[in-house]
Amino acid sequence: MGRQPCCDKVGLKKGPWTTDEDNKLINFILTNGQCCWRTVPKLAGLFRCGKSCRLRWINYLRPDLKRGLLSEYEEKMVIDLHAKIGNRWSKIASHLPGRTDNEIKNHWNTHIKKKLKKMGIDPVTHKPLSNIATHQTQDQSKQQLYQSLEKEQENQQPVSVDFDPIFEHKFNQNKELKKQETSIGSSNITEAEVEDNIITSLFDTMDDVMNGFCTDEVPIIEPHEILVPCVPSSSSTSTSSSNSTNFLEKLQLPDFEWSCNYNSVNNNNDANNNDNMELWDDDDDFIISLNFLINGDDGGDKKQVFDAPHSQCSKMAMESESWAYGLF
DNA sequence: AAAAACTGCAACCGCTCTAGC
DNA sequence: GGCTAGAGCGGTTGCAGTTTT
Repeated sequence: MGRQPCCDKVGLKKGPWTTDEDNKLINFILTNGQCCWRTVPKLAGLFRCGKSCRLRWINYLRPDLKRGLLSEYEEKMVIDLHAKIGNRWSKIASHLPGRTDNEIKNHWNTHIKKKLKKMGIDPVTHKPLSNIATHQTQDQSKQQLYQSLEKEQENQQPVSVDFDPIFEHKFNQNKELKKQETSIGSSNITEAEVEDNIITSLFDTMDDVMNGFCTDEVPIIEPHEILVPCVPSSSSTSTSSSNSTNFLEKLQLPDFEWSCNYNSVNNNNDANNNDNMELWDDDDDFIISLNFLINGDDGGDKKQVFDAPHSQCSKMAMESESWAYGLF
């Protein structure tokens, strides 16, 4: 009865992934989609635990990931969400497109935590460290946090736009609204739902403010990095973690048959410039688009540089849900 | 120049929740 | 309803790269 164990752990490889393993995993998932993770390593020819494959894909190989440091606004978003919901990294990550829970968690532990401590704010309670016992309100400490952050930003970046008053104001408005709705409305609404609504509102606010993605977003597949050699090379033993930013240069996808209908994609890009989701409506669109990114317009010159503006690059930051469930 | 200390991030571990048997 | 595995999540570790001594 029951199911088979996830993996027998005997003879399974651990540690950093090689580019060869990455290629196998990407190749497998792009051709077969995300099915049962337990079967992925076996079918993909990997000596890894399915769990490990899943993590590698979600945290690193997914094409919709943004790379690079979190922007100031993403950082503020993380701080604010953390103040509301604590260490629920996946929840926080779900409101930051292209960011993974692991990435946010790491960023929190390595950067934000220190920053907050430096400012005299307890990263756990979000209250001033020296004044925890007092009755200072959370709003006051938050205000202090934002002021400190802004001050720091001013020092680092002379040109910055201050969105906080709008951000905070709208957030508080939404919070009040949700409170009222909850108290006036039925008692069927759970605390989690209210929390979700608040967070969603917060994200809407963020969206309003930023009008899309932040400007420093960097897609994992940078167009100029996409080079698909036709000749198979010997398997690399270098770890992907050390030279990971360029691993796609070595990526081979020998099993693909790329269609070359890039023009339609290009038109699609223009037509739906403000709609990231529609671009990836179905498998064909995705494959075509990936083909475009990799092969360029004629499909022949595989080293053609795709010199796309950032707005087009952001198309790569497609809805994560569509990747996870919808596309395949 | 070499060693030590520090930093940041990818990956692993172990737990919980959910769903199949 | 109980047992088990899959999936997901948060905490922790290990290691490569960087900075300091």
